[in-house]
Amino acid sequence: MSDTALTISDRIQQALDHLTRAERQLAHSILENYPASGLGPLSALAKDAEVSVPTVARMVQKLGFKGYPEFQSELRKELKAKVKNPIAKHDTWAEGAPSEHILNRFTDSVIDNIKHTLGQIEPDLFDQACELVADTDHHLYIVGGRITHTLAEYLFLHMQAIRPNITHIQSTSNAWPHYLLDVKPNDVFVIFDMRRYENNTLKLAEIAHTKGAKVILITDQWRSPVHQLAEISLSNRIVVPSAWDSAATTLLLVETMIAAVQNLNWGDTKDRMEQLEEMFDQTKLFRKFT
Amino acid sequence: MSDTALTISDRIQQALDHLTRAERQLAHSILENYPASGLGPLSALAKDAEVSVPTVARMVQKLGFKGYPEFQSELRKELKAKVKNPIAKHDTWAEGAPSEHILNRFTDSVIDNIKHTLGQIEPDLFDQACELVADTDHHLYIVGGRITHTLAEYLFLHMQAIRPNITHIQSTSNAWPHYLLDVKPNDVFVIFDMRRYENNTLKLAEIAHTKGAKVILITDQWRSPVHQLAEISLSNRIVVPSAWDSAATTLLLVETMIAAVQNLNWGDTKDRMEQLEEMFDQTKLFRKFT
DNA sequence: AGAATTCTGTAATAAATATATCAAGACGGT
DNA sequence: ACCGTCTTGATATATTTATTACAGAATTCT
Repeated sequence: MSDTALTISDRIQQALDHLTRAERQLAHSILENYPASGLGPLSALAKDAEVSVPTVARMVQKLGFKGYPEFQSELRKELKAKVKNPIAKHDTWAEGAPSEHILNRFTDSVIDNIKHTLGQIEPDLFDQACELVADTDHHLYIVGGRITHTLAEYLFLHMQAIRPNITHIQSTSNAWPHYLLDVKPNDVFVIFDMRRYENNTLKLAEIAHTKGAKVILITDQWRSPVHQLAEISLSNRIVVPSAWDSAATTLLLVETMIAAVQNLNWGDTKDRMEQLEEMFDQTKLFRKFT
Repeated sequence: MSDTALTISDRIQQALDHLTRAERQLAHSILENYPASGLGPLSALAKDAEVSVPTVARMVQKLGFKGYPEFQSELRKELKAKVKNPIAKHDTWAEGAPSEHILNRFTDSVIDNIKHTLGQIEPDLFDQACELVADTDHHLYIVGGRITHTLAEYLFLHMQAIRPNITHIQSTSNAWPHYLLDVKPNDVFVIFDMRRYENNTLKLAEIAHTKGAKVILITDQWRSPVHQLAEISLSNRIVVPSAWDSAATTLLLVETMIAAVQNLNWGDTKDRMEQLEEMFDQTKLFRKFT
């Protein structure tokens, strides 16, 4: 490991640029469950990566091996060496970095946050929240603050593709009262409020609540004051070894909600997405994904 | 995993008593560096253990496998499963919800993404990227696309508190060329480009590159075309059981970068943050955090 | 839009790997 | 010490697995 310095995984990644489409596809498949898949027969690997047999043979040679058997043999050597190291890298995330490296410490914390957050969430409440968000009979308002507006925007962008009748309000903008003019009873508010809870957000929530809207609050473990008038509160652990709080767990939750809502509305969503797809094609904003 | 519960290593050890002398010798050789040696060709294993080829074949059958290939295949399965669970099979994340619940399935994927992403990142490159971002001698541009501008904004908001000389450019805006007028050599660009790679982003990157700026690319596992002119590319796994991709892993990386940059610049940052603090107090935007 | 180059998969060929057969050797029992 | 049974390895065969050659498809460049 130290003598060669370069693991096969490294070599594959370095070569990634000089590989062709099919070869890259194969490379990713190998890295997908490394090193197990590379230790099977060539044909199995080819099938798994959905490329042809010769493609595998060619790439392996491109990487500098004489043939597939030599490649496998090196892989086994690597595996042997890895198992030999007693406490080896298994408890670090970024291999090649010491466990005190910020990458490992930060990731540890986030995983821990995810564990705690998910462990304390009531699945029923989450499902209810998703149903409220999915309900197209009522308008959906998404509200974020100074930092959290990025999360709000993220949710908004996806919801836009899934359902009509949505508005993104940034509570720090002083234009927000205008948005609240048309709020009707049973309209739904998804409100993000993390510590350094914002007065504007609280006021906004109060008005919405007064008008009979239902509030879903996404907050931190200490809970924004908004939670007192929220239908459903989802709290997230956000502490990390940093001067700042982490939104990673919250984003995970938001994304899960997006997936769940999409499933609930699939019938309607499908059409919307196809239309969107078409419009994107016309604007040529994106490259064709190969 | 759940059906047999017994690893091959276990099976060998249990059988140890019922094996003959040569077979036992072979068994120990297999266990010696398990599982690597069992994954090579039968003949190599035989030679390594100093027994004959048929002895290997016979023992493998005695262990209940149909033949050597089946034995190997099981070994690989085991290896695959082993590397998959770095985090102790926390069987479900959201307790009280079945493992098929979207909360659990989605979280599983994200954890997996984190593991892969971190595993493939080169800590040195990450550190270099952080240093570039921390360098206040040059202007820092942060660029996001249709969806990724939310991540870009998140990074921008934090960097704003840490250092001066930064600009957030949204590549979907058609005003972006104006921002590039003043780019100087060695200015730094952090560019987010995830699949459905955007043509605007690529063009922007090209211009920046031409002007001698250094590009740090944050992309997905298939890598945006921008990576060809990027100084440093950080790729993230983004696949989840959803019609959409996940940005959770990417956010984790961004947050880690924020923490790292903050550490690098702590001397200067401290003052900035105190000033910011004061200004927030004056505007009364936030409630006092108790 | 057409030519040249590169990429990719099918099919044939070559190599290797695994299994089966059999005879020699080791061991234990009488 | 001899016979029978069990163990072991050498050899031959069968099977799988890798490599090579080639042609069609895709891509790039002019």
